[in-house]
Amino acid sequence: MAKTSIFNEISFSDQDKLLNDFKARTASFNKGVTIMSNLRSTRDFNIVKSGIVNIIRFNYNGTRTIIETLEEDDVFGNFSSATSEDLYVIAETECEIISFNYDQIFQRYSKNIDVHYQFNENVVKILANKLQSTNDRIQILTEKTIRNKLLNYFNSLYKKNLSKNITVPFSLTNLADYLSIDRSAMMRELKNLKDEGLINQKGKKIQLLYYIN
Amino acid sequence: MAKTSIFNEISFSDQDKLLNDFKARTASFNKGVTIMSNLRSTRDFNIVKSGIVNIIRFNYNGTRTIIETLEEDDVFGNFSSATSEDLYVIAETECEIISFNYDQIFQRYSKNIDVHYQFNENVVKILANKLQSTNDRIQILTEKTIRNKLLNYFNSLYKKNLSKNITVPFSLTNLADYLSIDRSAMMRELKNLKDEGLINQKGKKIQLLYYIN
DNA sequence: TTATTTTTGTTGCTTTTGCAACAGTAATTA
DNA sequence: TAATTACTGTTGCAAAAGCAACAAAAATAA
Repeated sequence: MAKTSIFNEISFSDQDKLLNDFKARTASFNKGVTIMSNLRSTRDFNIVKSGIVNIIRFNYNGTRTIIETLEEDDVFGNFSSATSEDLYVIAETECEIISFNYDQIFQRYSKNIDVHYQFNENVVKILANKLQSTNDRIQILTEKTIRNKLLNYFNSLYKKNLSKNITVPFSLTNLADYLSIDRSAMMRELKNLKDEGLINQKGKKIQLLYYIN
Repeated sequence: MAKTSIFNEISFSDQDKLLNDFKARTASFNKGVTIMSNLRSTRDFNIVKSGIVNIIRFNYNGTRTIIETLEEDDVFGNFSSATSEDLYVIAETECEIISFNYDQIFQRYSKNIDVHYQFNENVVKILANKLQSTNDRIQILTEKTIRNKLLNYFNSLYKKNLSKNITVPFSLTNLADYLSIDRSAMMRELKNLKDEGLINQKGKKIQLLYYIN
């Protein structure tokens, strides 16, 4: 199941027709701006048309956790959300967002049936994909030790890039947030892994020295 | 977004036609049997027609984690999966499973267009729903202490049933697995919560004595 | 370029958690 | 009904992880 974008196999002109059919709006946002402050309660389906967008959770203590980073043609909506705390959608760079009512996806007698079918297929594939990556995240989080969380995470990067030279896609501080572990304890464990010859590490660049699968 | 079942708004006779159209197979399994041992690599979309099914991960040390418990009309497939380790699908009770090739969902010129449309809508809603609950699970797992994991989990049950008298839907042993914490440490923390007057607890029955939201 | 802020790397100490082991209770199966 | 298996509840001890604090390096802004 390779990564699918929401407009996969849909021509530009058909995209326009479809979005028109869905009564979609497009809005632009400057870097750093809050696009949405209560993702949980939106009824909209949103598409990142350009730029980079982060989905963020603010914790009790004021620190923030990056839940997800989205780029062109990625989607977000109510389904990205969690029960208790609300999520913020922040423009990481200048960006354009297309939004339309979630129920439009299910409209029956579209003027462009084939295009609508293709769109539906893309939506299903994207949701299935997202589900897989959240499940990967759960797998990592259910590991009991920091060491196993790290190794599991490294493996997931390895499988994604098929290289033992990996680069953590955010700062080590955010990595600790992402893995939900204390940063200093994580650094300690990285040092242990280095000392035991399992990895090389300098900042975000990590080389895996152990045998994988 | 209320819980949707896969056959929502589809009559029994239309269900049959659709499944026939999809070339679906039905199989029965006895209690305890392994239905599937490599969920990750299946190309099938599966529906629990009757009974209860668990999706399980076996950890290095031999312990098992319940990833998900499914009942009638719930679905599972490749999208339920995680990268590194493979998942097992186990019959918790005697059960019937319907399976068909994942790509059938995207077939275009179905004989029952309306039914197929409705089915598609159900699939999207179910995936969106699953995504929400895995995100809830992530929220719980990212809590750092056992206490907060428990309280967060209790809150999610409270929100589901709107009652402060909750019953954990599986054994406490499995609850510990689900929260990915040591069982004895969990019992110790439950005792602390009782001693501090935050909850009453006897087995799976728990009464929340603290103010929520 | 310089100043300021963020990130990395490190350590001592404390708290939390996991592990192991066992007794008692409940639930299943023969 | 008896026997077996699974689950609950508890504890001491060891290991792991969190917290706090600080210096150095890197990145960003002025």
